[in-house]
Amino acid sequence: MGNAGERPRRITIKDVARSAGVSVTTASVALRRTAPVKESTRQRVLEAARRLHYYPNRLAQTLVLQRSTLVGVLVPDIADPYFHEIVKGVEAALSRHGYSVLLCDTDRLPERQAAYLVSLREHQVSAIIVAGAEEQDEAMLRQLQDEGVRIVLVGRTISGIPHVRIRNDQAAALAAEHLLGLGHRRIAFIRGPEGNEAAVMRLEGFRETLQRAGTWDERLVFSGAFDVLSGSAAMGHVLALRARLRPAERPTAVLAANDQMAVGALQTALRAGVRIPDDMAIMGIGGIPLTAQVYPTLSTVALPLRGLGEVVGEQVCRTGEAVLATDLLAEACVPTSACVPGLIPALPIELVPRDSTLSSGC
Amino acid sequence: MGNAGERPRRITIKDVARSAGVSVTTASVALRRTAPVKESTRQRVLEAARRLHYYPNRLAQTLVLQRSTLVGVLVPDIADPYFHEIVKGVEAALSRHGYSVLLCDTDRLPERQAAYLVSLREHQVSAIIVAGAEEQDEAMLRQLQDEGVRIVLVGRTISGIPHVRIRNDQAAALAAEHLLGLGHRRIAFIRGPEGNEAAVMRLEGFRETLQRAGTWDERLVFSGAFDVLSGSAAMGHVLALRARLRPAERPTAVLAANDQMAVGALQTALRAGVRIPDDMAIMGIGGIPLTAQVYPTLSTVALPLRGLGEVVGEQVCRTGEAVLATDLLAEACVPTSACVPGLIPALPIELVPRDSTLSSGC
DNA sequence: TTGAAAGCGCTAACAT
DNA sequence: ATGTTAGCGCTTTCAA
Repeated sequence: MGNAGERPRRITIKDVARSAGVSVTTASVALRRTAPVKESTRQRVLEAARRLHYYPNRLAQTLVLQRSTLVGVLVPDIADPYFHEIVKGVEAALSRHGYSVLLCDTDRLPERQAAYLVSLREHQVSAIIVAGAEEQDEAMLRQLQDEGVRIVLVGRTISGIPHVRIRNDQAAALAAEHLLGLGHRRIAFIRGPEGNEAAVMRLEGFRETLQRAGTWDERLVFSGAFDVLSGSAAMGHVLALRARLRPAERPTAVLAANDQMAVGALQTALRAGVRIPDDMAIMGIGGIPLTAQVYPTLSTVALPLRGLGEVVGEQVCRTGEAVLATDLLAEACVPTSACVPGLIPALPIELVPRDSTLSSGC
Repeated sequence: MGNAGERPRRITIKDVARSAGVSVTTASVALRRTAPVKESTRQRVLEAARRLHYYPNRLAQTLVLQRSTLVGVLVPDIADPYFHEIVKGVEAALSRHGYSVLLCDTDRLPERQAAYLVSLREHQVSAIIVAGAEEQDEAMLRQLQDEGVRIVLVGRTISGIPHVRIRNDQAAALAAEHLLGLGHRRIAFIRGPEGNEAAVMRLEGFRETLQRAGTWDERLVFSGAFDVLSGSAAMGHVLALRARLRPAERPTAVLAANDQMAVGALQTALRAGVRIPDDMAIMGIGGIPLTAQVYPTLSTVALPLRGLGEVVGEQVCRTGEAVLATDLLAEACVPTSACVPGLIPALPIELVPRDSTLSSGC
């Protein structure tokens, strides 16, 4: 212990070559199987490498090969289940192909995002995966793209930049149908932030479904910010409205645009003495573990977040050296795969019924 | 749109030099302020760089400078609040110093951990931060260290490898004291996994505190695995035991070794019709948001996880080029800082009283 | 104050 | 089948 400072010199391919009694070229070729080498020499090289604990310097490789195995992943907040599921998917896919993730958690700070974008360029990442956020960074991203950096957007679109996303409208529709099927007619909706694409799409899906069922009432839409607290607050408003309305007009169910808000809503309801699901049903969208950890457990719509991440990761690897798949991906959606048949697999959006919608409605 | 394939050549320092009418050396020096340059030339270079959207190639820099700005962070599961808080802290600290995080989520798979360790070496990371996990990887980590890779353990110790950790025993003691102060005498404990250091330390802290209070009863310790489900199961056993015990011997409170298990315990209790906190108090350790999102909210002990991450991140940056701080850090603990006064700041472990222990005991 | 040259570790023509 | 040479983009002696 305490061999401070003496830091052993890194073993290079030169050492391996010398030790095996061959030239550096032969060593390189033997290691990478990039051209035929006499089997006996190959073994000598391999053995030398093993003996010396040699491992190639990827930086040097990247430099000369002009292709990197680093991929930048930009997220607003890795602590958010929505994003870490995506990141896990991306990472799983990338690591299968020998790529690595340069994690950039912006903490929703525009200045950190800008700094990270620069840093990623400098690190010569082979692509940048940008997840979520409604920052005003369009110009920056487009410029990066023009400069030759491959950008892929997840769950968000900017015209001209490749993206992959989930059919959020479908998810909301599925939730709405579930509640309608249970007999609910007056359904309140807690929406997500104004500028957020997913939030807008989910509201759309909900609205269309209710309109088709002839039970749409704009007054039952409450604003929220995708976090637990805003869900609590919104439920406060729902309850207040309910008290003012005639019994026949009172909402019997609440659909939150994401699980976090549903949890907040649940908490407020319980605190107010409302029995769930007997007095009121609550549903979320997302399918994060949290929905199974509260009591009563929350029904939700499971989104294939990890799958989404994997699809993106695979894409990024596949198009690694080939022509940029910009055009291919440009209008790609998960799970419709309408634009790129066979390329983007249809990912399942599933209903997860649980305690909070157990009653048969009212 | 669709400028597929034409991928613009990256701008190099050569381009900048040519455009500014100077040599590459001068350009480099002007950009990095590493030696005196005539101010007017410097401006010419800077302007050229700006005009060409030049950004230095960090890989090349790392190669020649022999020091990397990449740090590997190895976690069992980034979706676990415990780990993503640490990661966020690490990243915040690193990014302040211009370092970046190479994220390695092993998904608790030993083979992925091994693969990542190799990959990190190849990427010439300036250090590897290993968070958690009780895998049998000691040999591998020690070997890496011998080969000159700086390793720092978080929340875990291997003799001879630098580490930083939280005083988990204190955290558990604090929780126990809170419950004792509320009047509870019969306190059940749901412990973490056998091999886990934090789990062992928390049990220790709990045991010592109860022994000092003269209320220790080994039969009230139940096993768990740090996840919600095992917390649920353990609470099942607690309730079963309670039914068998004489009223005076029945536990009136349950302390779980982490928040996730406390949430599981809460759910089982509620499901069984036990009123919390009236019939029974429940506490967790960790201070993760989840404890505030359930109903009733759970009292817990907030651990300075993010702070811990930041401390580690700072350490890694500071000792970047200097002598390895192996000896310094070797016995460092957060928050005692007993071994390295002034080096490791004392991080606060705080009690967070909430609904689940609101009653004055029994 | 500036530039020419060497080299970080590696790979890929191009000989041999 | 193997070795020689050049060069990826950058920094840094060392001269001028």
